[in-house]
Amino acid sequence: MARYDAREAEPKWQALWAERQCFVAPNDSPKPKCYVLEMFPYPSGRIHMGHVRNYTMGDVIARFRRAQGFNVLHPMGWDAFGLPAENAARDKGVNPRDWTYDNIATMRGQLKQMGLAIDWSREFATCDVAYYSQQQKLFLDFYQAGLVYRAEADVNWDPVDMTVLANEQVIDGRGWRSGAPVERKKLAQWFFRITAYADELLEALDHMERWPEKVRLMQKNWIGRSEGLRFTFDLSNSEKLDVFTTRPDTLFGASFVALSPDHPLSEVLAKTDKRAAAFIAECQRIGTTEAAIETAEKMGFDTGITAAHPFDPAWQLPVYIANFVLMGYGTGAIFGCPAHDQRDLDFARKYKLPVLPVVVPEGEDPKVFEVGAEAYTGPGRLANSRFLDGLEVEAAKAEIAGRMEAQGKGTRTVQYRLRDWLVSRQRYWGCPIPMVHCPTCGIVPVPKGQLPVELPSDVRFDVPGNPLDAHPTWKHTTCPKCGAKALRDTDTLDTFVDSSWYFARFCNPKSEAPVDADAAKYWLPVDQYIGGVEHAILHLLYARFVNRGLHKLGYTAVDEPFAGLFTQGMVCHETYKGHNGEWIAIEEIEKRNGKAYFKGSDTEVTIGRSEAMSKSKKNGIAPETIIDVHGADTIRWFMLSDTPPERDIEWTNDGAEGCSRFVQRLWRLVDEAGELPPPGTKADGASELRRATHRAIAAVTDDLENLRFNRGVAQIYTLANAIADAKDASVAAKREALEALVLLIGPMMPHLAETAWQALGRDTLVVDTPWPKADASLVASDTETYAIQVNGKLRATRQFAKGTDKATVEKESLALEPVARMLDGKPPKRVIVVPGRIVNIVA
RNA sequence: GCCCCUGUGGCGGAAUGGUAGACGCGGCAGACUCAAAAUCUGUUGCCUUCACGGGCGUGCUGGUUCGAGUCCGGCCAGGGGCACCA
Repeated sequence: MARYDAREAEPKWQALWAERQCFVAPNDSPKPKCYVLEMFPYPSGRIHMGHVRNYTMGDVIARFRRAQGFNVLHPMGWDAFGLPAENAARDKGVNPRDWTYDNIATMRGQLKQMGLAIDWSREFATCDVAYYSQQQKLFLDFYQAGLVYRAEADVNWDPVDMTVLANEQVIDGRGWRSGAPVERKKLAQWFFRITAYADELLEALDHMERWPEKVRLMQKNWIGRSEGLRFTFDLSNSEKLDVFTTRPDTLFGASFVALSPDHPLSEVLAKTDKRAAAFIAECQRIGTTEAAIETAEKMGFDTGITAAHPFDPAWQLPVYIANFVLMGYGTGAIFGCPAHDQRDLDFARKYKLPVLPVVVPEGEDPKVFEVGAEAYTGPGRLANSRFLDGLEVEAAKAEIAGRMEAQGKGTRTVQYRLRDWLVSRQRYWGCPIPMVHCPTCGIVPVPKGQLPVELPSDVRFDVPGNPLDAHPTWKHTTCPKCGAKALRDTDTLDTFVDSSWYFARFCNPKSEAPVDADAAKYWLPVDQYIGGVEHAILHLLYARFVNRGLHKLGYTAVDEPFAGLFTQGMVCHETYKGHNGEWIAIEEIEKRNGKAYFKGSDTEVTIGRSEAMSKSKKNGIAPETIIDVHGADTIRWFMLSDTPPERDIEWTNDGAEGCSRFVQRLWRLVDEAGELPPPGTKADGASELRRATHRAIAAVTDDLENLRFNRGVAQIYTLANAIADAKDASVAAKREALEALVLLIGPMMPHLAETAWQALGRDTLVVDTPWPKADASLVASDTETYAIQVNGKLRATRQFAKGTDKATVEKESLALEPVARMLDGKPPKRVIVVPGRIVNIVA
């Protein structure tokens, strides 16, 4: 009897799998394909528990599908561009490229220690010239297809990271990475025309059944479709003003018109009106951060201009510039109907504008119905609205929209909240945008033959600003069109561009084209994608959009890149705080009697709630410390046990110890099994052990199919218990049970499985062994246990032979002592017999 | 403010409308040991009873049903997303 030594066994199997190229996926195979992908990591330095959880889940699916006979693609790469490399360069004086590739080498080694079934021959990093030069080609393709454009716009400027950000990357008015309040700047930048696909991206969500409902809903809200009417006001200064509304039915309740401070007309007015200019400046000073919006009052400036009501030219509405009107949505101008919109009501009360209700709830008298502090937004009938009077809201919308369209005053339109994706970044460590600015020709794409536009390696980080722009020579080039002196675009692409098509590149990472269309046609869509829910909008929306572009360009054959998505929960741990509220690292404390103290002292430390492991909270456990002591199988088993995969899991020492003990227990089960018949011996009969074996096979298969890893784990414990308890089972049944057990743990604890398989006398590999099949006749039992209830309360249980007729079940149930006692001699009012399940006697 | 999700033992969590608490962690008792670790056996929702047994239990509250953790209505608590989007 020997302990199972994971440290000895694990590297051995890993080397053998690699040597036999077990996980190298051919691009042609008679088997059905299965593409399993986990969101690729940013090479920050070392892997963390979140990676371990993510990659363990993906690995289980990949190995399970492989055992089921699929040609499985399970690749790995590196999302390797990004700001941390530049920060390291600035803080430590290293080269971003060296820093990144060093990290990749470290993390690759750590991932290999986990024993992942990955096709390493397809590995790449997005900072490889070979990758980003292909991305530059794609950028030019998208440009040609009209999916990329340059425009001057109000953009989000992160003053700490010194770059602009996309809307999706501004969280609560702050930069997603730096946390600094973003500022607004007017800059010419590159955009991806994601809005061109707004309707498609929205519509497709309804059919993405293997995506979490939550993620689909978040994307739906982010895209934000609303139907309404766009129409034009004639202004007293003989200008025209377009507005958008979703409530055209309330037009006769209008009492003002409002422009965004950023509206072109506001800017025109500011030129001649000092007070208007001052008001606009004031709005801009307050800014658009969350805090500012929370507290900012509705403010307006009466321009003195008036707008003629579309259905009554004599009815003139005052035109204000108002701080709550956003330039980025609709037309940047609205009409205000205070009675039925809260913001309009707040504004009207402040500036003493009329509040005329035009929608009256059922049962209210239109003559007396009034709106107080709250706008009425519910259903009702129109009043005070001329030709709309008496109509319900939806009918009124249709009527007024129809009249406007017939008279050429307006059109029904659909507005989206989604904005185009700003992809320019004023940073160094990213994919250079392959564009040239020529004084005479304007913007000229770099011809594909001149790609790649390579990043220089001699850049300085000790001066603020864009390092590429500051480089002495890099940006100076000649115009590809006229040959005159010209400047390169010194911005790089948002790193989310890099991760928006890597899944397609994995299909053939050596391809001369960005995406090998044949390979992509074979592999895509990804059958199972796994990653954190924090990417619900950003990465997952961008990738869906880019894939639609790829499809349009003929690179891919599918609309949606990820057929199945699974969002796993985070890995959490208790937190500890000292007296000053500072975070205390796990290594600095020790626990005694449920309390925490500084190591070797009596100074108590406050135990805080469990939170996602993070550097800042100092509550992270380094995976390698667990792997070094217990082995990869233990940490993998922990990640799969107990907690459902979509929920946050709490890392505990006791739990890890328990997993390690189970590894040993499984090993002993095999090692101390005693004499077994030779491999291939068939078991027969229907012993308890055989039933337990086949029930486990059926249950674990079902659980893995549905990504219920925690339940699969529980089934495996149950089978292990059954084997341990089956002292007098036949040796053939024992062999069958042990072999099933080993194959079932194969995807989860692959190293232990191989070792145990060998110990059972097998000379093949578990990774080459088909998934076991459950014998249906053994899964079902030949007796049925009925729960016998009286008035819905359990009083007894009783076994009946399978298929016993209802009358017999009823008769014998009534005769049971506890039932008879409850009935107390009286006949039952009613007896319900559910075959195979339950008898309920109503007394 | 709007939208969504989640509430089950000491803990993580099981449970096609049909025996609530599978499985694991932890606890308790015992075996082995000079002792400890490891391992093994038993036990472990709460109340009541010497015992047999009985009662109560899935956030609260009402309903549907022979039967509700599960379905429906109304609350409460925690978490998440969006947020001046016209």
